[in-house]
Amino acid sequence: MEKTRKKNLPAEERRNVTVEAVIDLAATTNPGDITTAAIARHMKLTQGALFRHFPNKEAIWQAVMKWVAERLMSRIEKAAAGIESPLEAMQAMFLAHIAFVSEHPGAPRMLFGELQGAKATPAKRLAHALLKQYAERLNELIETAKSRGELPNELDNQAAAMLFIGTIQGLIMQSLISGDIDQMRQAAPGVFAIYRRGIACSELEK
Amino acid sequence: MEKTRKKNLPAEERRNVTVEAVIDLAATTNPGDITTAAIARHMKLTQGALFRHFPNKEAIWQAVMKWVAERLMSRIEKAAAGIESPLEAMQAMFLAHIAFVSEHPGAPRMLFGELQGAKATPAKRLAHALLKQYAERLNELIETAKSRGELPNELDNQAAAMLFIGTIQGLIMQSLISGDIDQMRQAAPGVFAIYRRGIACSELEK
DNA sequence: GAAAAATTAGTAACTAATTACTATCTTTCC
DNA sequence: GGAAAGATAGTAATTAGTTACTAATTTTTC
Repeated sequence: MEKTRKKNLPAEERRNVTVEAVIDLAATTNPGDITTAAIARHMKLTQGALFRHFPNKEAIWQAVMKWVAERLMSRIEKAAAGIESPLEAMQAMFLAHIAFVSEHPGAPRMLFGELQGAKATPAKRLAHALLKQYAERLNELIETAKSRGELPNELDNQAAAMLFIGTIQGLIMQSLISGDIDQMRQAAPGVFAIYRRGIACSELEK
Repeated sequence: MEKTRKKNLPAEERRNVTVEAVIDLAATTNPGDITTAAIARHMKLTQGALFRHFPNKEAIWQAVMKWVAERLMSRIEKAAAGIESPLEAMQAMFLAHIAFVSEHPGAPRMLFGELQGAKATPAKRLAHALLKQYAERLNELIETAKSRGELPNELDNQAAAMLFIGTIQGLIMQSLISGDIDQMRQAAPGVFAIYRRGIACSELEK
């Protein structure tokens, strides 16, 4: 058995550790205020060493966004896989999304923080791509739901997709603000129930 | 008529101009990246002059939050005033909120930006108070709606209020991300219609 | 002419990035 | 099999550029 505790990690693993350190820090710190020194400190490394693995700070953020996009989408796809009813699949995606965020509170903060910036960084492009992919996936589900009669044909696809994502973002915002992550998990089923009624209910009102 | 164009503004007016300058800048810049130099430049003033009117930067942000809270709440109250039906009042509030934000895109960004920070600044306390007041107002409306039979008694008040605010925040987020503010105004009525059906619809599902 | 307001010219602290150097691991080759 | 040689990872110190904030001086306004 090895007594020697590794100090020097291989480059790829060090990059992974870096990304996780940023996600960790983003859980409690405004992304814009995360310094390279803070990242290094959190992973017990000197600040300069970071730049042996990333050409600049932007590259770190790019890697973080890639991490978030991949993990989130695979998590959501896995949750919806094998569910025949589109509405049920949407519910599974909704809850999986919330679960992912509650496990990684830093993830949505990185996303929002990056997307708010004015200038178009590579990291921002990744975030945009993620949202687009998400919206397209939802559109597919809504369409098949209509064809199966689970949703009324009059329903506005775009509004429904937008509200789906918006509802999640709103829930996340509220939990970030209150600082209570569990609140989000508990509220999620009830909130989705209202959303579902909203898009599925065929009652007419003037 | 006065030919002399004032260069030196009285202190109070200068403070107001400062707040508006920050809101202006926040429309296109991440709040965390707004520097005192940028604020001064935007109002054609030297950077040092700002500190003749505010003891520090935090005081500026506090003033901005106060501005946002007062204007937003008065706008919303005005919109709901004189409407007897609570549901209709909620719709008016919803649309007034969206209209306010589309006129001042910097306002929600300041709010979100401030609320995301970990440490409890005075500005953050103001933002929290605003949200709390908002939620209480909604709770009142939902309660009276129930008593008038406009909403089902089984409805979860807290979930409904949370979703109201969350839906708005989600809409705002989407527009900030896409950069298209008008999109939000156009989508708002349709989105509220879904929300309304969601809370009001009495159709049962398993 | 004097109080209020703004300018000019700083400072100390912090940030991303660079550099010269050291330690540790891996491969090579007789 | 073990020393020499090279590659890999990390350190510590330093750089140029920003940032919030301050103090001395000048300008504006009534």
